[in-house]
Amino acid sequence: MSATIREVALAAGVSVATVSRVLNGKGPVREVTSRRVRAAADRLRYVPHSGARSLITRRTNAIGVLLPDLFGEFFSEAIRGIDRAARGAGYQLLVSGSHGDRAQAQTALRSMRGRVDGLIVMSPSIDGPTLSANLPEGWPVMLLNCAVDGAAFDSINIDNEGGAAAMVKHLAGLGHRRIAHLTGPADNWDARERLRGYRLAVRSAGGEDARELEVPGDFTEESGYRAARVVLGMRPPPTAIFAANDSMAIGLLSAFQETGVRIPGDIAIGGFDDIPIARFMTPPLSSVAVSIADLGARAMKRLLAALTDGSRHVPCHETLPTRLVARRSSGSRSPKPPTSSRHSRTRRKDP
Amino acid sequence: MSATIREVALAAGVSVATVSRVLNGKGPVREVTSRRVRAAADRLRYVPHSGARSLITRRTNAIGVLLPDLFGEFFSEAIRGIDRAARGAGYQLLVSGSHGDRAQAQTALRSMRGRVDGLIVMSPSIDGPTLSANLPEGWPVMLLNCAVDGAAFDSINIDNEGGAAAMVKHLAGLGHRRIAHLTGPADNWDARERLRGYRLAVRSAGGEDARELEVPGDFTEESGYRAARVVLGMRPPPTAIFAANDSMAIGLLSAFQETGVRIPGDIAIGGFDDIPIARFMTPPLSSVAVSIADLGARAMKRLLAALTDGSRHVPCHETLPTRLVARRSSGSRSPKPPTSSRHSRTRRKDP
DNA sequence: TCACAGAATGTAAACGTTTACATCTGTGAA
DNA sequence: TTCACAGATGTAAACGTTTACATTCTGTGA
Repeated sequence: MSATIREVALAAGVSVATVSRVLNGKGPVREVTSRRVRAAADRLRYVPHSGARSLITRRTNAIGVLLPDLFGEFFSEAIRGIDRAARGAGYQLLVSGSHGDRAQAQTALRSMRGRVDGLIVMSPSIDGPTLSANLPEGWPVMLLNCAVDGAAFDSINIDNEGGAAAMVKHLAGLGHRRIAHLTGPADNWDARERLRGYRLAVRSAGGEDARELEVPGDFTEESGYRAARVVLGMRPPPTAIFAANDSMAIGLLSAFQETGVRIPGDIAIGGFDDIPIARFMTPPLSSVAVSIADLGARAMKRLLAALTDGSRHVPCHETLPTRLVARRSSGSRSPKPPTSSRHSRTRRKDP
Repeated sequence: MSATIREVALAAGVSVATVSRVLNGKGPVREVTSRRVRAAADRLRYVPHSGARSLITRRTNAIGVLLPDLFGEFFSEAIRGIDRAARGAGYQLLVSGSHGDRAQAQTALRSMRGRVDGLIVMSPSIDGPTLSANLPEGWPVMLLNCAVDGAAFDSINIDNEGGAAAMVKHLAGLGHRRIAHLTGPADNWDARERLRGYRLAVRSAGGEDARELEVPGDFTEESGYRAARVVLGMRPPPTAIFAANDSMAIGLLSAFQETGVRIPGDIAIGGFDDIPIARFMTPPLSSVAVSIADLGARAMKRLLAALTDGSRHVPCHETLPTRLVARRSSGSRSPKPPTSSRHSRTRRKDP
């Protein structure tokens, strides 16, 4: 197929060792020889075979990324952050998504052996035991927003609970006492944490604390749209509702506007994630901002650090703070601010 | 680090060849031996080193994916489709994003040597010569929505031009003669094609054909928001506007609603992409639907086919059709239909 | 009992690198 | 001249697989 180091050596009239030395910049070699080798390599379009190299150096310069599902803004943002950090350090990304069940995750995990130096795992469906059972020895692993209570693994999580609590507190601060919550899927870790934060904050803020105020959703716009009817059927209806993510909040908004319910006059709305369009809703959507890309980048950086640390590395757990963004949907009188530089950078090339 | 085939052979009391045969299921081997080997492999948690394997088999079972930038729904959807198809065929994905310039793309391209069997390229910044200059010999390559006029490469494109024309025709059919266009970035291929489609359709539908009706945008919500002022400043203002993507259309919508301009009463709006929230806007946004995930899946499937074809493969170019989705923002009286099964599947786990 | 066929298994060479070690230069000091 | 030394280069052994080929079994019909 493609040129090997031997052919380059032949073409340059030197030994393979010399070619290797020149191309890797290690070991003494005369200027003139170096030039000859480089010329030959260029001419033959030589690129070292990374498989062969990793075989002997025991490094692949690649990181495996295990995702639950490659859906939506959330994961693309996470990968973006990871990729950015990886590229900076000269690492490649082996991405694997769609792990519905444990078996699939297992397969994916195994096929990474000998291909990657470390792993970033974002799969809520995989548990600690399965993970360590399929990891060849002490691989560096970083858990991202996982439910795994790994004392054994490093982890980074979003402060879901704190963010949810902040939103509820914000609503309570605006005078609301009857605050409903539109939950995410029951088997989702983020969703559960946000629910916990909601309950805690409602209690501590002296709001109404009843299970019937918790409406089940599944993170889709559609489920938000459908939930609107349930919410309006409550007697008396809540004066505010906190949706576990922005997509559902948008569904709510859509349904309410159709029905003639005024936001925030009749019902105040708060979401979670602060996706780019949140500020362009009518009215602009209050939300809880999390920097997913930073989350990914941070994970990659810590993984690389652990990689160089080698054996001497103690697992550490980190929680990334969130930021409350109050806009009009919750009743805040914030000016509409389409002047963030973030989005013009962020979504530039996306049709 | 991790167990090798030799250790497994030792533990099972057989030769490495037998272990290999058992694990790959080729060659005759007695049932009892097979069981012994499998047991040993399990016990030692043996997983073959893919680098070593690919060295000799000359296959990696991995596909490289080159992306311009890992932003937004578009690329995450594309990867999703690619990943789905890849997983089905037992292939891994080596993803590499953020290729601002040619040098970066080049680096990424080179580091894929020996790691992947084929390539899916979605980078508009890379040109044909650069591509083939950095590809070791005749690698199977699939171009996705690229500007490269590769007679040499396979390609799949969205029918941007046709979709744009369909939207303009739709607007013209509703009686509009003065239809503005909010363009995407000038250096973006999709954007240019959509512009072309707009011009063609305006002309053939007998609409007003003036350059001043073309407002520059950059695919962000923000640019749409800002463009609203420009549009309203036109004398006379257009009665309809076609935005080159949904994000900008949403920005327009947002700004218009703030100003009290009624949609579609005063101005009709159409977008492109049909992103999930489009139908949840108020009013629901008319758009041009493209199945990005299918695009990705199709690309992967064709790449795999080319892979097995071997040398005997003639490059082929494909254009994926789009589908006009008329909703209220353009003046169509379509019922609000939040009953698509697509989204409940699609965005399930995304917080 | 003997060849023999076929199945089961072992042996060793390859794949393309890196790198410890050996070798070969030339240079300056003794 | 001889020696030590350092710089430049070559040699060959690894790395962990797969697989062509060789070898060893096992049973079978003559």
